[in-house]
Amino acid sequence: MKKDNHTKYAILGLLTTDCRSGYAIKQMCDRSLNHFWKISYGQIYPMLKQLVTDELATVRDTTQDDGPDKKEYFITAKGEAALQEWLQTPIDKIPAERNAVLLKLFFSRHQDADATIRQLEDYQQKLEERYSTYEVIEEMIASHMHNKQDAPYWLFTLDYGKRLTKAAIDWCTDTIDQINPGRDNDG
Amino acid sequence: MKKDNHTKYAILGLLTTDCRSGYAIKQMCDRSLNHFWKISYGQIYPMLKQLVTDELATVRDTTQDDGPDKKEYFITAKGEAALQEWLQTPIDKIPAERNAVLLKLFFSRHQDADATIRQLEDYQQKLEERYSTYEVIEEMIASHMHNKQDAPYWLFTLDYGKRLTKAAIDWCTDTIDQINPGRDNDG
DNA sequence: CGTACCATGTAAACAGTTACATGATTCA
DNA sequence: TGAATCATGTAACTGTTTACATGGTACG
Repeated sequence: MKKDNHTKYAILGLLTTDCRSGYAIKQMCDRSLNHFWKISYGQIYPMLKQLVTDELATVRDTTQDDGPDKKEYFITAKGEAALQEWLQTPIDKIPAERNAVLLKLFFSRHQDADATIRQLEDYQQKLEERYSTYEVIEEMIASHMHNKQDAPYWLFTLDYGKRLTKAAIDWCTDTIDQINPGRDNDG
Repeated sequence: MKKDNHTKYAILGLLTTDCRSGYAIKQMCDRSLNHFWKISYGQIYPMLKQLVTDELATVRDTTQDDGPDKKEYFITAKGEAALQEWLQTPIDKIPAERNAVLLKLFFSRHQDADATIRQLEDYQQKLEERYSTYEVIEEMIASHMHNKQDAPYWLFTLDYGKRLTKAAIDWCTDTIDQINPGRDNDG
């Protein structure tokens, strides 16, 4: 019985882009992977060591003229094979999103309709901010295009994020309406 | 700086339904809360003790004629107040869904289009099963209706699940099309 | 007598975040 | 000199899952 540990493969996969150091991987995560897979330094550095131990990557100390020393990691043939095997493996179960807003809504008979609506409006606003972020990232990927092979797949993941966020925004609108149908929009 | 610990309030909230024992709470979770907040026994029993310690609930040993002994928990006035305060608190950040399918898709230039499509088809099928599950739960809530005050809110959360699942299913269809536009549907 | 269900709990492992510590280089 | 950025790393903590352990009752 093997463990999945998707984060391991996330980091391994990022080594196939231009990211070679833990710092560069973290930056790429924050830019492009963040909306479906967050990774912290507390995972990255120990995992890079682990990848070397498992012979899925090699490491090289590098001195830079224009910056501090760093370690550069390179995926090995064994690493490429492991990545491809992981890619082909179907996921065992679809993830259950943990949503605190839904949890609160579930128990919202214990509070005023107004308070519930405030909660949903706050959620909707945050969703709209998220949607905007996705659009920015989308443009970044489309304009950068440094790696034309990766770009279409990266855009698919963005499209997913945008669609589901849009669906959530619409749900907010409709649910607010249902909780308080006679409510005006102005103060 | 207080901790959120939403699971604490999930359990506290469930005490306001007909659930009084750890076992009953677990059952209710699996039936109605599962699609946005899973809770395991490993959390429930220690947390129920904690609630009593925090004076948010009281406990009573009960012997049943038609079953084994059990402990019954009751929310206190302090518990009700804590629940309502938590309900009113806006969430600090919207949760980032961790999606292994998107993670694999992100790196899918490393495999054949066919393998990627298989992955997406598998995901789509699981999503459709999930959608069906939501419909079953929806009917259960609508037919049971033991608590008419809770029912509308519970149905809102189901509606959310259905809408987002539907959006994901549609995305699968469109993405599969884009990866391999000239592909036939028959073998 | 066995199976299913009701019922309570813990220990260990695992995943992930946060806070901290360190230090180099660049630029204003 | 100080701030921003580049760069690496760990320790402690929190949350959650899984596996295990126990035992009662009901029903066929």
